[in-house]
Amino acid sequence: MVSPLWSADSEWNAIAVPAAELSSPVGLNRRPLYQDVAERLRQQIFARELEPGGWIDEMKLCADYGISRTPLREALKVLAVEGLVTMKARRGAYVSDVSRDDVAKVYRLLALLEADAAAQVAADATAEEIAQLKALHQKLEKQIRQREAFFATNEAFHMQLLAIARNRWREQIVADLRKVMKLNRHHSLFKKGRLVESLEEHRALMAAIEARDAKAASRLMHEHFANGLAAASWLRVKGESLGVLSRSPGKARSA
Amino acid sequence: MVSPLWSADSEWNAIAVPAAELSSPVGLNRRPLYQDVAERLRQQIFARELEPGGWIDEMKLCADYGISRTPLREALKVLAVEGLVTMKARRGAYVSDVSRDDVAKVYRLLALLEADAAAQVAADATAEEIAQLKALHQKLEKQIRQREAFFATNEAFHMQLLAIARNRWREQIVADLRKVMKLNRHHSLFKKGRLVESLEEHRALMAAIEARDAKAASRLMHEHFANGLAAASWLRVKGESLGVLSRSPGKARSA
DNA sequence: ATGCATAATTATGAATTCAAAACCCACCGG
DNA sequence: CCGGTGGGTTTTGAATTCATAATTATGCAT
Repeated sequence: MVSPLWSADSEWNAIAVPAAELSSPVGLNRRPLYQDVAERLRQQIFARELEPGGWIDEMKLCADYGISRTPLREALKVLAVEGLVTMKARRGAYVSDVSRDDVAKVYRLLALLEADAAAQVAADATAEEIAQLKALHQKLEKQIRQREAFFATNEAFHMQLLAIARNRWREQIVADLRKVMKLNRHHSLFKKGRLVESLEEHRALMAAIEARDAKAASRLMHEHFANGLAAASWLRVKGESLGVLSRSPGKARSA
Repeated sequence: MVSPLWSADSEWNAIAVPAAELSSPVGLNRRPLYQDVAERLRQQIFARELEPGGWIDEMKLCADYGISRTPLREALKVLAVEGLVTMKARRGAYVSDVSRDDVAKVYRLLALLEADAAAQVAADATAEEIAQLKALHQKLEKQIRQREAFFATNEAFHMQLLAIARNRWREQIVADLRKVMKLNRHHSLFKKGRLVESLEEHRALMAAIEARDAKAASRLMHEHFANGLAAASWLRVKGESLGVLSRSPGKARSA
């Protein structure tokens, strides 16, 4: 994400540029360049086109994007606060590297925050809101075969739940933490069976919410994350450091 | 704050400059200017020298600080991600302002996160770490008369607890949320009696931690925040229940 | 005088330029 | 043979310049 008010991510992924040059619909509606650049950088980082731990070559990226260093550097600073990038004084920016241990810690926070949100939704959401959520869940049920689509809808479900819980700081924090998770390849590499399991957990969660059972919703969400983490532990290496650069967290916004 | 690795806040508040010009010890050790600028901006915002909701005049600040717009604008973008500042496209930066409702929501998150940290500390911290924490608590006991010092030590205690709980994302998030709280003047304006109450709660929390009672530690921290919020409700706007916090699902899990 | 169109001013967004630190590598001395 | 030293290159950090959108002010017509 970027920031609450001026968020409105969108459209980078949608635009298909040859290999360089940022969209310049010219004139109208334009939003600051550094936001587009930040979004594009995120995409490249998640896609591993910029390798974790690797140095980020400003000049090269400027050439690739066809822009000057100013907006690029602004974007890098934004990503640094988000934790996707690490700044080293006088030696530039590096793609953050997230250790396995970090993944566990982030899962813990996600569980905490999302479980709380689930409880709040079960307790306070309107019937309409719950219906919207259910619609997303049902979409998920149908996409069990398509990995990519499943992941996307899964995230949409979680973010929608957060949105309904109405706490923009929590929303922001969770969004940031989820971005950090995407840095770690192991995260999305669950084994085959995990998708089915995950779906079952969603089903149970959805039921608890519909039943207005806040406590159960919270517990089920906690379990959902606990299971996710367990599944992500594809290969349990003990001490493993691997974290060349690891580092920071996210923020919050305001009105 | 800014970012974990290259954090090292410090020293702005300490430097007493006439009215302009940033420190330039020249040459050695320097860290990027925008970080100093970001820190100074935070100070000015917290001190209400820049009023909440107000427009931030880049030119004027550049003149005040004796720098160019580039590092100032970089700093503003950092603060925007942190939530202290809001960017409006093509019309500059504004100091964020935090509604009373926002305060309640942030308290809720702080309660969740810090309660979890407290539980983890009770369960896993070493004797030495707990001793350090206790030292801070005892310092707090002695400072009950000095408001300013009390606030400072109070924050130090909370942050130390977080540090011991060893989850840098949580640390970062809490630090950011606490910064947002500082935007709202009502936060620190508790009434006289609150300090004593707060101290008592700390005492109970400390006891639970020493007793290695994770569940109690979590519960006490939740209550600590619930009470803090209640006290911060200097002026109870109409119906508003704000019982939001009281019924949060008290998670206390450990591993 | 009031309201709208248009010109002048101001501030933002981005590119470019400039200064200085870090890096690289060859060379030199032990 | 190795480590340190010096110069040249690269890259970062920050100031400055340039272009354009937004705001304010001005003038004209009704």
